[in-house]
Amino acid sequence: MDYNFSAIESKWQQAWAEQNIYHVPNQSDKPHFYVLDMFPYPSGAGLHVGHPLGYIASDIYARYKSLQGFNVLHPMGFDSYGLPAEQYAIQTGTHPEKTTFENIDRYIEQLKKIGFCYDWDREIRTCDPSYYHWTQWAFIQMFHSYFDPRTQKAQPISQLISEWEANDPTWATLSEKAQQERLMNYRIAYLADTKVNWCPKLGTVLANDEVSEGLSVRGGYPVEQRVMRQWCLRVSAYAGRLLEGLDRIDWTDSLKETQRNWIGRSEGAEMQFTVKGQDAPFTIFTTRADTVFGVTFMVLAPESEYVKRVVTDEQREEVEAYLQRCKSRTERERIADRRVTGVFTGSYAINPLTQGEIPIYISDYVLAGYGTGAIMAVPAHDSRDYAFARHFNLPIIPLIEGADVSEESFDAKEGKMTNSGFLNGMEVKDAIQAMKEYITNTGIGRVKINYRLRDAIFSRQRYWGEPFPIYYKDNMPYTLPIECLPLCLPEVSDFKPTENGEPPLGNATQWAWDEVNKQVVDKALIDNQTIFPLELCTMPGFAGSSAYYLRYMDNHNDKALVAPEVNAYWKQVDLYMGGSEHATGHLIYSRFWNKFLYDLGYICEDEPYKKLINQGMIQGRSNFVYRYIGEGATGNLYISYNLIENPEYKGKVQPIHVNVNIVNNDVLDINAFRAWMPEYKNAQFVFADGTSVEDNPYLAGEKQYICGWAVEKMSKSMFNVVNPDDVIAKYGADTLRLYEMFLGPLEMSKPWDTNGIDGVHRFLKRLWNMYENIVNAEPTKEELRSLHKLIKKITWDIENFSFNTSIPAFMIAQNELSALKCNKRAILEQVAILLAPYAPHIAEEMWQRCQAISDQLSAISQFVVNAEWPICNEAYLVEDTQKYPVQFNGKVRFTFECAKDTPKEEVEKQVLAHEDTQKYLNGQAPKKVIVVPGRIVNIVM
RNA sequence: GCCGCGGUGGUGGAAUCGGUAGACACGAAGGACUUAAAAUCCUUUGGCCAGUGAUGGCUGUGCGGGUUCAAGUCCCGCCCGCGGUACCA
Repeated sequence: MDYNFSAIESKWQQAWAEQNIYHVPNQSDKPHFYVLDMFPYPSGAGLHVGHPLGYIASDIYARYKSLQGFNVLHPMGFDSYGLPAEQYAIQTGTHPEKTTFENIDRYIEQLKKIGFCYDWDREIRTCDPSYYHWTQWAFIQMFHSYFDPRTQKAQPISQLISEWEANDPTWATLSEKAQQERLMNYRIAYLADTKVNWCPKLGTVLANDEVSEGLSVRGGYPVEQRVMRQWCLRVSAYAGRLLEGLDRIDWTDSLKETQRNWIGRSEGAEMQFTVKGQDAPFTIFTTRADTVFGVTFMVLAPESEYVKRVVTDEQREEVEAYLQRCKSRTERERIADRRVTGVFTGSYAINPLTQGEIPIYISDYVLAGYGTGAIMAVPAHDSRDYAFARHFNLPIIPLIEGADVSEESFDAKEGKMTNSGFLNGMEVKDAIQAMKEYITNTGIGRVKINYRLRDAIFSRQRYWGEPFPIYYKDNMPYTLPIECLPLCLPEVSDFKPTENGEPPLGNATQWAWDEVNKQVVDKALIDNQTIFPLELCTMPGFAGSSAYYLRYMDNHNDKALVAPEVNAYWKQVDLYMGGSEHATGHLIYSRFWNKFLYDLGYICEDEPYKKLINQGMIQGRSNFVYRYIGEGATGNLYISYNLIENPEYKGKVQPIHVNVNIVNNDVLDINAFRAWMPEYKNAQFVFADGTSVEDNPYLAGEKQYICGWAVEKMSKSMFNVVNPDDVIAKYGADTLRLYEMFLGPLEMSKPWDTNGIDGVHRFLKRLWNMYENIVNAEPTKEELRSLHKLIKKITWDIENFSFNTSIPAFMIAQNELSALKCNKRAILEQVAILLAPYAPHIAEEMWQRCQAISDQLSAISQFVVNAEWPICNEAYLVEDTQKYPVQFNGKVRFTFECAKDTPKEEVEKQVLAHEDTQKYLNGQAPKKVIVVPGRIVNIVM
C-alpha cells in the first residue's frame, strides 16, 4: 500500500471544508481557548518555508486543545495596508488594492495546502472598510479621551471640560479655538508640532520603532529630523502601566526585558538651577542627585526652550551657527560622528548647594525629548560629561574616595562620598536617598520618574492606509460622527504626493466633508461654512494590527468592535505566537490600545496576550559552486567543493550562489544547472573524485559535484528561498509540518536545511504501512507500554512547546510497535489521535481506517478532531525490574539489574557482592557507597 | 558600551530534577535484493589506543578554575557567535 500523500491530503482538506469542521461558535458549554498567530503582511514573494514555522506550532497547540475538549478560537487574517504595495503602485500604476488582494489569494491558497485548522469564516483584512471602521472608531475614542494621572486611566474628555467649567474661571472666557487648543494638550490622540523622523525617499514620517540607526527599517533609506504638525498617540501616559503589566503576563524574560528597556523607567530628581542675573530658574533631570557637589557646568539640548533665555549678546552669533549646524545634520550623521561638539551660551548658573557659578553650554549630546532637555554635568562620574569637560577644558571634581578620574570617568554607583559637604562618608546608594530628601525638603527640586518611551507619531503621508475620520474647521480638527463610519479610502489619480507637496490623498477629488448632510463630497465645494477639508494623512501600519485580535472574536458585527458578551466569553488571547522583532513596535502599541479600550470599559481584560511564544527565524542555507579563475581559466569550469583547498585550486576559485532547489544533499544536479541559466549551458566540472570527464554516460551517474554551503538570510538574491508548495508537492504537507518541527527547538533560529526531510518522510511511510491490516484484538502489555509512553511524552511536549522532541518519540514508538508486529486497533487508533495535531491528514486517514473496523462508530467521532485526547495510564509504564548504572569514582563500569522495589540497603548489598564489583575494587575497600533509588549507584574508592 | 540568547560528533539536534553524554534523524561506509537504477531492508559510525576477535582502556559537551560521591547541567573568571538597543543624564 503506497503512501499517496497528495491524494490523502486533498481528500481530507476537501472533506473538512465541506463539513465545516473548523467552524468555531461564540457560545459553547466547553471551556474557551484562544490561539493566535501574528497575521502576515501579504508580500508579493508569497510564503517561504520560514513563515509557517510559528503557524505549525500554534496549529499543533490549537488542535491539541480541541482534542482536550476546548472550544478553540484559531483565526487567520491579513495585515494588508502597507508600503510595498504602494511603492509598487507608484512604479507601475497598479492599484494597491489589486496587488494586495492577489497576494492575499496566493497566501490563502498556500496556507490552505498546509492544513491549518483556521476558521476561515473569521478572516479579517485591515484594508477592508468593515474592519477599519473600528480602527477609525478607536481613534475617535482616543481623540475624545484624556489620561487622568490621578487614576492612571483614560477618561472621556467631557469630564475634564466639566471640571474646568466648575473650577477654572478662565475656561469660559476662551474662544472655541483657544479651548480646542488647550484640550489638544490632553487628548490621547492629539495633533502636535513634533520633531519627527522624516524619510524623504518614502515621502513620509516614521515612528521610532520604524527607524534603525538612522535608516528606515523598510527599504533602508536615510531618515532626517523635521518639525511637523502630526497626529500622535499619548502612549507615554501609559508607560507606568505598560511596565507594571509585564509582571502579570507569561512572556519570555528576554521579550519582557526588551520592552522594559524600551519603556526605560528611571527614577531620579528634577532640580531647579537659577541663572545668574535672572529670576526664573530652569529645571534639569538627574538620576544622580548625590553628585550635585561635582557639577562643573550645565548643558542644554540645542532645541531646548531655555536656549533663548540664556544666550548672551556676545555669544549669540556663535550659538546661532552651532544651532544651524545641528539642524542640518541627519540622525545618521550624528550617530556616525561621535566627536564632542558644543557652544558656550555666555551665562552662568548657580549651584544650589555650593552657590558656585557654573557655565551653561549647548550640546547635541543632550536630547530635547528626554527629561527636561537640560542636564547638570558631573564629568567625574559620567563618561559623556567627562568627554565634554576634557574637550572644553572644564574642571573635573571627583566625589568618591579613591576614584581615579585622570583617564576616564568613574561611572559606577559605588564607594564612599567625598568633596560633597553633608554627604561625605556616605555610600553612594545612601547619598542618593539623602540628597533626594534634602532637595524635597528645601524645595529646590522633587523626586521624579522619567520614561524613555515616547508618544507614537500616528500620521503617514501615504495613500495605502486608513483615512483619519477627521475634518478641519478653522484649522482645528473635528471628528466625523460615529454613525458615519467607515470613512472609505477615496480613489486618487496618482499615488504620489501632489505637486505642492501634499500627501497623496491631496489628489482625491471626492475628499471634503459636508457637515450638514453628513457625507463625503467633492472638494471643489469646500466653503469652510458647512463643507470642510478632510485630513490628507493616513494611519500607520500598527493602527490596524493593534486591536485585530478583538475583531476575530466577532468579525461580522457591524454595531461594535466586539460585542460585550462575546468579549466576555473569549476574554483575551491565551497563546500568541510570533516573531520577537515586534517587541518594541506592535507588542507595545497593541498593549497600549488594549489598555485604552479597557479603561473606557469596551473590553474586559487589561492585557491582550496572556502567554506569548516567539518562534525563531528560519534562515536560508545557500549553496555554492566554485568557478575556476586560475591560469587558463575559461570561466566555464567548476570545481567540486571538496577539492577547493587542494594546492592546484586554492585561491583560484570564485564561489557563486546556486539555486538550492537544484541541489540535493549538497550534490548538484548537473543537467538542471546547465539548464538553469544560459551562462551555465556549457559548464564543465571537476567532480568530487578529481576527474573531469563525463563523456561516458554510463559513468555519468557515478560522478558527483559537491556544492559548498553557508547560512544566510533567506532571500531571492542568494537563490536560497524554499517555497512550501514545492516541499508539499514532493513530500506532502504532513511531512513539511513534521519536518519544520523536527528541525530544532521552536524558539531558536535555525537554517532551513532540506537534508534530513527524507528521514521524516520515511517515518511516515513506515507508520502508514502499519495501518494496512488492522484487527480488533487485545493489545499486549508491551504494546500498551509503548503506547502509554508515547501518550505521556507527547502530552508533556505539547504542554511545554517542545515540539521537536515529539517526532523522535513517534519514531521510537513506530519502531517498537513495528518490532512487535502490532496491528491492533486499540493501539493504532490512539496513535492516530496523538499524531493528529502534528500531521492531521495522514492521521485522519489512519483514524478512519481504525473506525472502519470499529464496533463503536458514532456520529460524533467521524473525524479525528472530534476524538478525545488519550490519557496516560502510569500502570502500563511500570517495569518489573530496575537497572542501575554502577559507577566507580563517577565512572560507569557496568549495569546491575534487580527487582523494582529492592530497598536501598539491599541494592547496596547486592552490588557490593557482584562479581564485577570485586573486579573493579581490585582488593580495595570502598570508602563510601551512594545509592540513589531508581537512579544510580556510585562506589567511592 | 549595555541587555538578552547561544556554543555538544561530519550535520540538525537529544539528555525535561545534578545521576549511563551523543537519543532520534541526516550524511557516510559496507552488505542484501536488482540486468541496472530507484525504492526498501540489514550492519557499522564521537576521537584515540590495544586486540584476529568478542572486548578492554583512555579521552571527550568553547577555554581556565571551583563546588560535589557525581557537572553538558550549579558557581567564579574568560573567549567566540547571534539578536536587540544605544549619547536616556
